Amino acid sequence: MSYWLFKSEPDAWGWDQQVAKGDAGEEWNGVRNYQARNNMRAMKIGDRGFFYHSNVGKEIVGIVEVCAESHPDSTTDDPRWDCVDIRAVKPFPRPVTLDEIKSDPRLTEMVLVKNTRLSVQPVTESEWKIVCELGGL
DNA sequence: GCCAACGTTGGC
DNA sequence: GCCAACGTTGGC
Repeated sequence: MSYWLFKSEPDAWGWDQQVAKGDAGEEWNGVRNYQARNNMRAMKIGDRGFFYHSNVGKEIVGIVEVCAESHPDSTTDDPRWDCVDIRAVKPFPRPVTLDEIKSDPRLTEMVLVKNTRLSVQPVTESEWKIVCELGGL
């Protein structure tokens, strides 16, 4: 099982909307970046991911799960763009802010810190555990 | 709202 | 295949 991080501006698509989709989940569409797409192509059903609010909040608010593997993005006819479906698993009791992540010496290598613009990122197992602890899980 | 960082495009 | 120009993202 692999770990990931999904980034979204809550004004466009937020955690509450993701939760409202329930177990059926929703396409993580609209990604037009090769690195992010390649990450999604590598995902398997059951992989876990963090749900991060960029711009507004700048914090990881919950955990999601991949519920459909990579398939064509329904928002475009361009065959280059694929996406997965994800569903909300559970919220963090305490959201983990970007500030906290940046100030934790164990998390300085996180892609969230080093490559701020990548919208779908890999997360290592140790990073996963540390962020879960910070979030009160 | 600004701007730095980065990715993509297109002319040569 | 290089690189300048441009567009977008996202933290501040």
